[in-house]
Amino acid sequence: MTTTKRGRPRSFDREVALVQATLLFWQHGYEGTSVADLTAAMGISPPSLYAAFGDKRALFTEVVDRYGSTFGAFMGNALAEESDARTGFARMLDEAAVSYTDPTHPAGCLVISAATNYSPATADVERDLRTRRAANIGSFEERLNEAKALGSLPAGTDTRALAVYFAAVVQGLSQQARDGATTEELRRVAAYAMAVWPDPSS
Amino acid sequence: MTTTKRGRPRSFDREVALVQATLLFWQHGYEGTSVADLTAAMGISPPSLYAAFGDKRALFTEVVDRYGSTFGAFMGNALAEESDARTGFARMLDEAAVSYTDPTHPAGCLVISAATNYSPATADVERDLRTRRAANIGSFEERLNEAKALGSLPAGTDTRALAVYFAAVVQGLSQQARDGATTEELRRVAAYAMAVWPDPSS
DNA sequence: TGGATTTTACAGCGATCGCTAAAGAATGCG
DNA sequence: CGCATTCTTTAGCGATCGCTGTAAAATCCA
Repeated sequence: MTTTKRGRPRSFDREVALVQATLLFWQHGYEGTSVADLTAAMGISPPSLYAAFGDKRALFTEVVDRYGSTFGAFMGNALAEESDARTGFARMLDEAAVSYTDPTHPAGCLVISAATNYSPATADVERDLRTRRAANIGSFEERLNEAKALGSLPAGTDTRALAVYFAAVVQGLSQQARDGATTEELRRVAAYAMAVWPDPSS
Repeated sequence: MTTTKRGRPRSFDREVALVQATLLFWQHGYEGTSVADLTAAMGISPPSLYAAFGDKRALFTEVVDRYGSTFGAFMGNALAEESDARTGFARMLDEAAVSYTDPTHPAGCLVISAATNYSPATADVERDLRTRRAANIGSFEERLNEAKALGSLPAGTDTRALAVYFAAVVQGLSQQARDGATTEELRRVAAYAMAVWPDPSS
């Protein structure tokens, strides 16, 4: 019943190769990373890449999926694990400031910066990332609506605008990190940004 | 003394061609816009483009310079024309929300979004835009320091962090606009963002 | 051991990239 | 007019793009 692996075994670690690809796409974006760059970093030849991952587009999708469940997981975690919404958003922004400037990997957020200049050839890649960002805003708004229902946000709060605001701040932090801002600078920015949180007694 | 123009006259309007190039670079970014795209939009052949503008890189620089004195001029104007700093920043954010979603031209800010994915080949382009963004933050900080000296900001205000905050919000507005946010949405975000402004009585 | 299976490296496909040599066309000057 | 000057078009340069045909190498099963 147990089926054994037939044929010549793969000569490289698929997971390690995926991490290498992640770092390249993260730093240079989808268009800015060539298949030659990828194969060089992975230490394999093009046919091996195509056999293991499909094509460049499919590899990128796999990279982004993995990114969301690893480097990008702090966002959802902060909102989900903190019972107080305000504390959750504050933690999310502060952790973004720290993560986006972490010197052990490229700066900023891959989902935000990997496909910003949409040419016709990469329109679907951009649409994909845009959809993920929209889903993010949706989860922000959902969390804010929850808080409003519980009374920790004023009844008149414009949760849609507030959700877009937080998304904009996160994107701003990502861009600033890529522009060379320091961790401490961005943490202070994150702290400032939380001053927008509406007074629940109003 | 007056030197007359010799040789065959140019068959296209240089200013009009520059605007066409601006729209392309604005929408698709530096790398995402090919010379073939440019010549097609301008209605000219490659040698004419190179004779009139140098090369793709020089054309882009000219486009960005022109952008700063036209589409992007509202920023400096808002800060310079309003005697009250808070009013100036509020106006800047609100006008950014309107301008970045103006349907008569591509969404967002060209300086922010035209070169985000830095490959080795375009490293100097990115450095150029990064320098311009840094100069922007510097002018923000300068304006805030001025306000602090005049007492319209608390003495303990972290003007550096506040300047980076406003830059981050502007970049967030640009990104959100490119992601399809509406004018009204972004204006509400801009209004929310001003809540960070420190209470001068504290 | 022989055959089926899978991955490997080598080489190169057509298309596009930024850019330019070459020669003809349109002007002002003398 | 004849010449110098400048812009024009045609055509194509070498390099790189994403991707693949081909055949040898390495494994498991019978």
